Amino acid sequence: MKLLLENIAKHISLTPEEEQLLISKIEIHSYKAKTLLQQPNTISNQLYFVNTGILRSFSISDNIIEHVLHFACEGWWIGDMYSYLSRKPGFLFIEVIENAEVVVISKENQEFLYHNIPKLERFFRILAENSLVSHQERLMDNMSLSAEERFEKMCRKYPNLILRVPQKHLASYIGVTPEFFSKMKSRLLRK
Amino acid sequence: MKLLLENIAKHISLTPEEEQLLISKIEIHSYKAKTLLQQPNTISNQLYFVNTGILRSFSISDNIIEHVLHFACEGWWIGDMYSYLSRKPGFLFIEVIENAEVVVISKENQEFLYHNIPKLERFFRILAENSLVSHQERLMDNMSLSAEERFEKMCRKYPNLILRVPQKHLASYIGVTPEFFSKMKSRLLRK
DNA sequence: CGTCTATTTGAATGTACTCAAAAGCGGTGG
DNA sequence: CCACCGCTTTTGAGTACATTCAAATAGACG
Repeated sequence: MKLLLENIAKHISLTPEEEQLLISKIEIHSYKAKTLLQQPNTISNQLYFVNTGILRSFSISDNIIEHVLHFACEGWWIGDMYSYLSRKPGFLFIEVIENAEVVVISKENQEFLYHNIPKLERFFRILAENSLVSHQERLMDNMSLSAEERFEKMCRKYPNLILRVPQKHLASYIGVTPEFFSKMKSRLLRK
Repeated sequence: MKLLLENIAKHISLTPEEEQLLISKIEIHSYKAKTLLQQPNTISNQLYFVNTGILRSFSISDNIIEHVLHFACEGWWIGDMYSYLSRKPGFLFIEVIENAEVVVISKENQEFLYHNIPKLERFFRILAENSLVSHQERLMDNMSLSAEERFEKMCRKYPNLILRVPQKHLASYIGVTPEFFSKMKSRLLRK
C-alpha cells in the first residue's frame, strides 16, 4: 500500500482523506507463480500494481509462440490495456512469474475515483504518457538495433529482471528464439 | 479548427467559453513539404494536430538509416512525445511529407489549459491511452508477423496513406529496406 | 529537357530461425 | 536425501528471410 501511495505521490499530491478513499476502492491479492490473471478473448476489468513478485503480459501467435509485451516487478503497473480501455475481449495473457502481492483496481472503481478525485485523471494521464514513450522507444529499438544490442540494452535497463526471469521469457521480450538467445549470450560471455 | 473541436468532442464536451479559451491558446500554421518541425538534440515544445496534409516522425540510426515512428494525416496528433513530456533533448525528426495545415499547441499553453479546463486532462489521458494501445499492437506485430503480413496490415489500416506517402517511408514504417519492400510488393501483385 | 531522387532488379551475404539432440536444473515423491 | 521426471538451456547443422551492394530504370521537379 505504501508503495502505491509513493508511486502516486511522485506525480500528484493527495490529502489523507483522498488517500483513504483511494484505499477503500482497491484490493490487495496474493498470487502464486504460474497463476493467470488474464486470458485472451475475455474482457479485462482490472489494472494491477505490483507490490512484490513479478508478472508478465504476453500474447501467443500461431497457437505456439509466446511474445512478451511487458514485465512488471515491484512498483510497476501492468494490465491488458487494450481490453481494459476498450471493454472488448483482449489478446493478452497476464501471468505471475514469481509469487506476487498485487494491488488490484477495477474499471468501475477507477471511474468512481476519477469522479471523486479528479486529480487522478492527471496521474493516469502521466502514467499513460510515460508508458507511451517507453513503448515508442522499444519500437524504435526493435527496428534499428540488432538482437545483440537489444539484449545489452535490456540488461542495462532491467538488471534485476535478468536474474529473476527465465531466460526464454527474456528471449521473447527482445524478440528472438530461446535457442538464438542462448547462443548470443555465450558469444557475449566469451568476450 | 472545426476538425480539432470535433476530435475533442469525441471524448469530452466543452462549453462555448471553454472552446474560445482553447482556441485563443493555439496557433494554426501552414508548412510546405519537406519542412522540418522538429530535429534531434533540441527540446520539443510543441504538439501538432494535422488539419490537412501529412507529417511523419522518424529517427536516424548510424547517421544513415531512417526509421519512421509515426505518420499523421488529417485528424491525427503528432509530436516528439519523449522530448515534449520530459523537456529533454529528443531523438526524433518531424517532417512535412505533404503540404500541411497544422494546429500547434505549446507546452506552456497546454499547462495553462490543464489548469483552466481540467477536463482536458481527461482528453489527453484518453489520447495517450489510445496511442499507447496502438503502439503496443504495433510492437507485437513487429515481433510476431512477417514483413509481408505487416505490409498487408498497414494497407488495411491506412489505405489512404499508401497512396500518398513515398514507398521508402512505408518500407521504413514496417521495418524493411526499400529494396526488399519493392520485391515484396511485386511478389504480392503477381498473385 | 536534364538532373536528382525514388524504385526496381539481381547476385551475394548474413542474421536469426528451425529442427534435432544432448546436457543441465529444479521440484516432487519415494 | 536421493532419484526421477519434466522443463529449460545449450549446441550443432541446415535453412530462410531479409539485407547489402551494385546497376539499371522510372519519375518528379525545376
